[in-house]
Amino acid sequence: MINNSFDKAERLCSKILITNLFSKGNRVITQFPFRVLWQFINDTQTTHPAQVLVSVSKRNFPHAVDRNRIKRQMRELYRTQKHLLYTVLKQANKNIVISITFQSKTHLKHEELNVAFRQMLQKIINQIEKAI
RNA sequence: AGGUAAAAACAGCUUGUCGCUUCCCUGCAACAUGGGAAGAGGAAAGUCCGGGCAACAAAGAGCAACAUACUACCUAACGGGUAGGAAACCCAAUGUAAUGUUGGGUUUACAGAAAGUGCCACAGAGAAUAUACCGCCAAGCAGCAAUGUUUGGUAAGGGUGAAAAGGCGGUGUAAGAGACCACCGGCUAUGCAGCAAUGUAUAGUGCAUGGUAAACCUUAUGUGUUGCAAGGCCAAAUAGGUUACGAGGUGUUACAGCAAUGUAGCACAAAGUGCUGCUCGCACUUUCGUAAUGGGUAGGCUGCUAGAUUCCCGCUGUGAAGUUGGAGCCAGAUAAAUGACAAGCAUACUCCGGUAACGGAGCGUAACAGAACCCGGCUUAUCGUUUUUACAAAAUA
RNA sequence: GCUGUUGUAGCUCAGGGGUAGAGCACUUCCUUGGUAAGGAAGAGGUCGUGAGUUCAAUUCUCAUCAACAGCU
Repeated sequence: MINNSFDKAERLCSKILITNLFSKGNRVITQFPFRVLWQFINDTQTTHPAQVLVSVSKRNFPHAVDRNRIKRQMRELYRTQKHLLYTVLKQANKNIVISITFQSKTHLKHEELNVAFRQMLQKIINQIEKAI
């Protein structure tokens, strides 16, 4: 049985972790329309092996309605596919933080997003296995 | 039936799978697990006004500064709204030499230019104590005459300009002129109507007073400053101070004392910081002593959603609005929940058929747009649907 | 969420009611054997957009759009 819930604890909210990720995180993956930045962390107290944040540029989507819709779609994709990432991380006993940025300037259909997200996740898993 | 304007209501629905936030029940070491309920707007937007709430010394005082500006009313308050008045513009009818009058519609940042100061480019003779360029008239001089020239009068005519100092007609005159007269317009006073803005009637006044206050300004009224990132509480590591309470400086006189010093009275206060730009005023510190251990960043809790609240009926009022009674509880997130996907169906749109009603196919939710302390307004954006009111009446049936 | 500033020539900026300028850049000519510098002439402007006040608006007022900055 796959747990598809998406709690508050799985979201990246800590300011310190965010600034640390954007200043020192050097593992970058680009899979259009997504741009991913991630990093290992040493904190072992978290209940989930990964914390994620999603962001959409205000420059590409000036209206809050459009940004909210894209962020909801991205969270939904992560929620339904995160078990692939979790199994790898639990085997290696590592924790990571991830930021996913939406790069396109137009809305995309769900099918395209779904395919692109799966490819992106596979790239992350490959990098993790290589780092281990 | 169809148009325009204004106002009001709505601005997708159903099912399935997987989820998010808050609350309740079960249960627990715990926010586990399971079940249930609720969860996005008319503008949530812009942040343009007003109020609540909070801190700043308890809204400390004056000046300055800023805002508003027909009248009455509504309101917690307002720069908002309602009703009325006035003015401007448009349309129709009617009428004049001209301005007008009546009816309908639209709009208005609509106090004061007769308190003072400033400005009014270019053009034009002259632009605010008016002005004589052309022209008109009179007199003098020159000339045979035409005419020229000098002095004076003149704002009716020409020309310039955004604007030329009431309009038109008559009397009058050398020519002219509100110099005088009728009508119209303006100003002043009084009466009447109205709470008032104002309207209207009568009398007087020849008219002395151009525009600009979204130029300075005057008058009246109002505004303390900062905003929930306000404010309060909990609180690890690290650096080393922090907080509360009490006393208060200098000079001089008197008394006590050998003296140091103590007590009492009188006089005089300095510097810095903060409180609104300035002035005043106030507080604190610049010292000492005593007591206590706390202050504060990441983060968390609170403020935080029961209120100028929502719905219904009745009553009062022309209306904005007010109110008796009854019923109800209705978002509270924080890198920021309220969704994603699939299927189907209203509506809209496109194509085909049809005079039309409508039928079939496609598209697949479709305008503006996402609460962030809370309310009342304003402004701006908006695919459409429905209802009501007002106005106009062409063509078709 | 709250608060403020600025939009003028290709660029950097003046002008704060009377028909828009400066420097650099651009074009042509002169100068030089040639280039630079220098000299002369020229072109280039919805003054962010829309309303209003005024005889007249880049300037004053209101609305709106865009860019930038600060509070955390």
